[in-house]
Amino acid sequence: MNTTKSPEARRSARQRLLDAADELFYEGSIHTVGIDRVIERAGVAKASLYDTFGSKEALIQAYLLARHEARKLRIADRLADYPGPRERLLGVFDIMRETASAPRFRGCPFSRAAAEAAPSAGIREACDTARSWLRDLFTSLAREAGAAAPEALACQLMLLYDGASVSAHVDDNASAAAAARATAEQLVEQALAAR
Amino acid sequence: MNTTKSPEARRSARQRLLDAADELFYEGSIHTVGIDRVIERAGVAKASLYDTFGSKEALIQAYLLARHEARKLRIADRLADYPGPRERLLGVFDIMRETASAPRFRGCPFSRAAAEAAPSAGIREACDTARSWLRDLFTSLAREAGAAAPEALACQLMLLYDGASVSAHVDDNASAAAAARATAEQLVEQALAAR
DNA sequence: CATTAAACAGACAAGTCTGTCTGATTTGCT
DNA sequence: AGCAAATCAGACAGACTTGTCTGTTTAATG
Repeated sequence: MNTTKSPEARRSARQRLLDAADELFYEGSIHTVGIDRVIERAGVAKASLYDTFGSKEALIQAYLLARHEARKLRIADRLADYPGPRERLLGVFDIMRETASAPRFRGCPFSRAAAEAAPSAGIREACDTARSWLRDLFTSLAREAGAAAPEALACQLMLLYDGASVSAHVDDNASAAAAARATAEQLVEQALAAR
Repeated sequence: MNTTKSPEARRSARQRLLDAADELFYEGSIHTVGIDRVIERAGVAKASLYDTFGSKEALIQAYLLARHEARKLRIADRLADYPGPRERLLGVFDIMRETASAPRFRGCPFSRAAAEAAPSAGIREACDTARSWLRDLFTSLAREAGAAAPEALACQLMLLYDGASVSAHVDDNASAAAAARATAEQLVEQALAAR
């Protein structure tokens, strides 16, 4: 198993491919980034890619699922610092404000992948998984917070979340995430007052 | 000038190309739809495309600007039926609800084009034009309605508009536009109460 | 040391893409 | 009728795409 060995290139071909795919597919797009650029960035032979993943589509799917897992960890980790469900609902927008202000931000990877032409079933599935997870997170936090209609509040927050992603990316509007957070606060307050 | 002549194919090559581009670029995507498919759909020779537009990019730009003009006309026309600025603000969401429930709906063409990898300057410009127009429409209606902070309200409504476009398209969620309208009503009411 | 698995480099096939060009045909107008 | 502009079909260049395949080299393990 993976004991220490070579000084660099300790990461397996699989991991290097995933890292390269993450950078390139997210910075560019799924369709316009070719296999050749991925393997060049990863420093890996083409045969290794096809031995490991089998197809470009499978690599894309693995890239999306890895993004999803990373986001789950990041959000779970950061939300632990917030005292209660109401604060955690807004905390999601704090996190987005940070990621959206990063120089490499290119919008929501799942929306973008799903919006590209004719995404395959596997890609759609990965995007659905990631989006459902966030929606469910909003819903359960809203329920915990005591909202009268948790699903409805979650739907509103999803609208804000997606809208902020779009504006931050397309308009290069750094303040969109902050506006979304402020609006979320307004809506959460109303939803809890109507309790 | 264009007097009546041939029974069909009365539209010029330019118009047939624009129509074909509209269908194909919107249904698919800008990058994945090739010139050959456009000219085949248009029933036009490749040379005619390059004589008329000069490049694929110029055709894309013309397609986006035509979409923008059509949307301007559609919105201006429909909003005329609403009695006042407050109703017109929400009327924009009524219109979106209709377009988003059409079977061919594929999300906002401008966001999608701008979100594709490395859009050229001309494409970015066309998208900026279309998005600024909508934002300005929201802002001036909000001002007319007497909102305390028209720009802030317009920003909130843009978040809802973009969010609903994403969800209606990516999640195939037909109710997203209705939820956006209801939320917009909430926010407009609050913005006018704070006057 | 020997064996097995993983990763390597890179040619190749078969298809796609944009854009150019030639030369024939159709059309509009006077 | 005759002329000029528009449009036609389609070959071609050159670059790109995904995926396969051959054969070599490296790495871990019994």
